[in-house]
Amino acid sequence: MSKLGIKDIAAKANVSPATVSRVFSSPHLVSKKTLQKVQKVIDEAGYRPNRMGASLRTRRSGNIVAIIPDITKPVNAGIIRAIEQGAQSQGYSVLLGDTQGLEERERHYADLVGQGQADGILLFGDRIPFDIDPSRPLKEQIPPLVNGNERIDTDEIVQVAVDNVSASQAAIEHLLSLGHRRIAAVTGPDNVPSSNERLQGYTQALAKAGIDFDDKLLVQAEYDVETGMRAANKLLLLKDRPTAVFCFNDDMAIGVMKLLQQQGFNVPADVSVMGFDDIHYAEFVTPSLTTVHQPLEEIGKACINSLIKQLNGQEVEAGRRFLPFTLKIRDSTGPAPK
Amino acid sequence: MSKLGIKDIAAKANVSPATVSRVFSSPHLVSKKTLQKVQKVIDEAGYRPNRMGASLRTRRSGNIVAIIPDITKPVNAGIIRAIEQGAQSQGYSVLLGDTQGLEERERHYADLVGQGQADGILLFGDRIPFDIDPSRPLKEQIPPLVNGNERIDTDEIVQVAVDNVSASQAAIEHLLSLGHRRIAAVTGPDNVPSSNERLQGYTQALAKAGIDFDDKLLVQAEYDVETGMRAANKLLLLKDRPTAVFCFNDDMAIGVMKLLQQQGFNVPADVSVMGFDDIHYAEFVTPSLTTVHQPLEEIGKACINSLIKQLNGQEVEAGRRFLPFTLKIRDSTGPAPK
DNA sequence: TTGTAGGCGTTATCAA
DNA sequence: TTGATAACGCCTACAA
Repeated sequence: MSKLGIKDIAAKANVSPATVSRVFSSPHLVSKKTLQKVQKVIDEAGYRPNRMGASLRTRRSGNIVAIIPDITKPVNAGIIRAIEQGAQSQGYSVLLGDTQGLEERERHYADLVGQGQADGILLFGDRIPFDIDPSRPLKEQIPPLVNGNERIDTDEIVQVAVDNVSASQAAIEHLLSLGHRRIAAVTGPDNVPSSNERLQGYTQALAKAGIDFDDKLLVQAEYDVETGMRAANKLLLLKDRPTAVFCFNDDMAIGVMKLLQQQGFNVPADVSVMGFDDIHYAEFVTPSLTTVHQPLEEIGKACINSLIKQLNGQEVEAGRRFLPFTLKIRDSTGPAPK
Repeated sequence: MSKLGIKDIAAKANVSPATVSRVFSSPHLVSKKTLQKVQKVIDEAGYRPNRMGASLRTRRSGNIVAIIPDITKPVNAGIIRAIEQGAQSQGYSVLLGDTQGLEERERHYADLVGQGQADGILLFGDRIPFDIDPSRPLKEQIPPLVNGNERIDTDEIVQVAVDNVSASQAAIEHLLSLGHRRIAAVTGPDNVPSSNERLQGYTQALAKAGIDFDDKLLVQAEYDVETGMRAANKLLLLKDRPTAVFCFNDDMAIGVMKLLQQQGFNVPADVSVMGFDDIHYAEFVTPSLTTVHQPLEEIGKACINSLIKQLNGQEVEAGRRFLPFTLKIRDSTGPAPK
């Protein structure tokens, strides 16, 4: 492979290295004639500027790091894909930081910015992966960062997500409109802010409908299919069973449906099941899953665009930004049984 | 954030920059006493060596780039996660190159190596993203590279995957053992090598069983749920319908099942359906999907390990390396109807 | 065991 | 419009 440097190209083209550099970074400053001459040499030699050299000098790596708990979750994968597209179209590359939810790994990846290997962070989590001195402004203590799809309790950083409270409320209202009164909720882990927000929407909607809150109808799970099944199991053991189950994500809803069907229940005739996220498979399980659609592509795009703005030195308004959700009414919800 | 450099640290610790450098890269060459002294200054200052400076000097970026058609496909996501783990544990970072199957993007990401932004490539595709002169040895023309889960027609590069021919054959044999004689195949696009290999396994298994090949039973789709549904549609239109359908991936199998159920067919009583991949949801659709399990984690680990070996200058044997598949017999396949 | 010095490849500054 | 020069931050002979 070629080992040509900018000086070699400059020599071949009878210009200075500075001119070759300008051909790439500010061609408008180079005369047409020189431009063509240099370009020709570049093409013939297949010369590509070395990014490390450039980065060292410019103090910009051209990378952003995406810190994400688990790339195999369809929600995360969908967002990441959008991010990658947006980044690429603006000349950035994405470093993948799959953390398995481990704080140690979150910090490892966050540290890449300190090492000059990335210019900014796209975070999908509920904690800031830096040691923070609460007496000082947050912005001074962290690099450019956008938080997506989860909530961190501060208004000093940019956060992009759907309004979980409203979305959850809308979901419950859909079930109420079908005549359901005993509506169970399968929540995520209780230390996850988004789960708590969805829980808030659930209780608010019930209260508004004048339905007493029954904590027996609340089952905690881990946002995955297996624990969704276990949650359904618990609900079936109840003396007074729910007629509808709202799950705080689609994976758990799929698990709930699976277990109900295994036990001979008909969804939705016996029990309605509703999810949250609208992953691709939600439409294709049987029955197809009624759920809350999250605009993953828009979320990803909003995140990357906001981050790149910050990297370009533009001022970006901190605080939460909500993107619109929609209800996808499919076949897993129906009228409450008599 | 303050920008301390190696010289600042050296000054504070009363040593030379070289010694500070050695504290990171070869601490065994530094005396215990000096080590502690320098380490203390490093900790207090929160100093992290700048990777760009180091990379420029060492000519190693510490990055590898994963070129992958679509991260939202569970198979790819599973492999990528394993890759990320393996890379991280060896001190490498992963640049994500989601290409949407576009050759232009494949080349864009492959080019990162030429720009010194990555040291090697993990490729999941069926073509080499470089201009190759066929008269010269391939190895001289490409950077360290491992191809995963797809096939490129050369024995000059390392390739890791399951043996699609055998796996497909085993799948068909399972269906044959259940008494099926009219077995349809839903293939991927005909320019995808892995699909063609699976087709080969299909025809071989049928031939071995003495069953005439009927090209009406072959339907091409696009490896996704939607086209899987369309394929099922076509098969149902056949005068002489198949009793079993083998799909070359799980997404298509899920689509086939969905359509069959929509049309009132019972899976597997009326038609058996089988997939390939064993994505996580395969177990949780209804009925749970019989499929060929691909060891995604092992594939990912084998890929990254092989690449890192190459990057370390170790000789790695080129050619295909097969990892073992297993059959997951679940509820979507059953005895052929009488 | 430690220090000195040079250079990795590029871009920014300034002058021509 | 172009060129000379000096960093950017680090690593690694080589010397001490």
